[in-house]
Amino acid sequence: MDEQNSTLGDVKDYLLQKKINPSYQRLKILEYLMNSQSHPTVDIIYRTLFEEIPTLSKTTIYNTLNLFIEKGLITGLTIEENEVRYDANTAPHAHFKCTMCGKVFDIPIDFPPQVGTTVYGHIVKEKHFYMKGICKDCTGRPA
Amino acid sequence: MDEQNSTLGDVKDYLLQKKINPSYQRLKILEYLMNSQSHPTVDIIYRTLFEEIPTLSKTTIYNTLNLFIEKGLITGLTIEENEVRYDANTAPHAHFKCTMCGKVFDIPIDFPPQVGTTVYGHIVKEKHFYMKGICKDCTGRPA
DNA sequence: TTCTCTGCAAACGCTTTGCACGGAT
DNA sequence: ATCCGTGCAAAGCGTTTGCAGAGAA
Repeated sequence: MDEQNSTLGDVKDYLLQKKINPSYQRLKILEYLMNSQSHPTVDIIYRTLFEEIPTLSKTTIYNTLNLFIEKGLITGLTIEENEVRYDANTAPHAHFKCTMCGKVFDIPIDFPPQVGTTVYGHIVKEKHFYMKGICKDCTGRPA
Repeated sequence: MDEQNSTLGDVKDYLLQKKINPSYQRLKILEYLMNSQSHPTVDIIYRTLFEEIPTLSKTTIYNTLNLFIEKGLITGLTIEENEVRYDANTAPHAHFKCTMCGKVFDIPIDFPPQVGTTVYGHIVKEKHFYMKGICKDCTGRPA
């Protein structure tokens, strides 16, 4: 399970393999995404990396994330209408968002229809499954 | 299958039963939602009803939809990050959005986990499943 | 009169765009 | 010298908020 902690070197190789120029900002953003389980928003990425890169701008984060999505390295999650979250986990899985603490968990379940098949005549290219509720850390906690 | 065409009278009774004052705007908005299969955005609702109610404002539509969501009459769908769509179908079902024509179809499938149960220790309160791809009307059509 | 609904206008917050500076080759 | 990445500032766009006028009871 040590793909959970990629080094900067690993990330650099990965970017090169995907034909993306591995600038410092891109390295740090992808490293953060790959090592965090938190499905961060742009704002969380910004606030975290800003401590280390005080010149970082949100524009660069948007540019970079959109580039990564375009190249298929990450996917954007739309759980709440006004915030996009980003996920570097490429295996099919579902998400669970806790309405109390706001955390988003990966849920390793999958089910038909599979991408590439058809449902009721429609060709499936992407599928997204997410749930909301109270996570196990917040169960029993006062509102 | 004639719940697909509710009359204004039906809609009025429904609002009264839910303890919502049945103003003309509210009646028309709910009637439109209940009779359309298209999961409209605010903009679509606005442009459609504006023809009949030229004084209608988007603010009223937002007010009304948020009231309906609060009272549990409808749900908001977040498929694309920058647009909320609204659905008056309260049975559990999935959605399919065509990336060519933009239409959203109801897909009558459902699967575990059910609302009220737990997954990996988390209590499920809501679940959402949607797919994207090419709908059967657009299959084979040139891009 | 009192309370609620409506709708204009302005504010808001996230994301994108325009553009110029700077670093790398 | 050229190209590409970065990041400031402004624009864009869907949604919410403030508030005043209209309508119902």
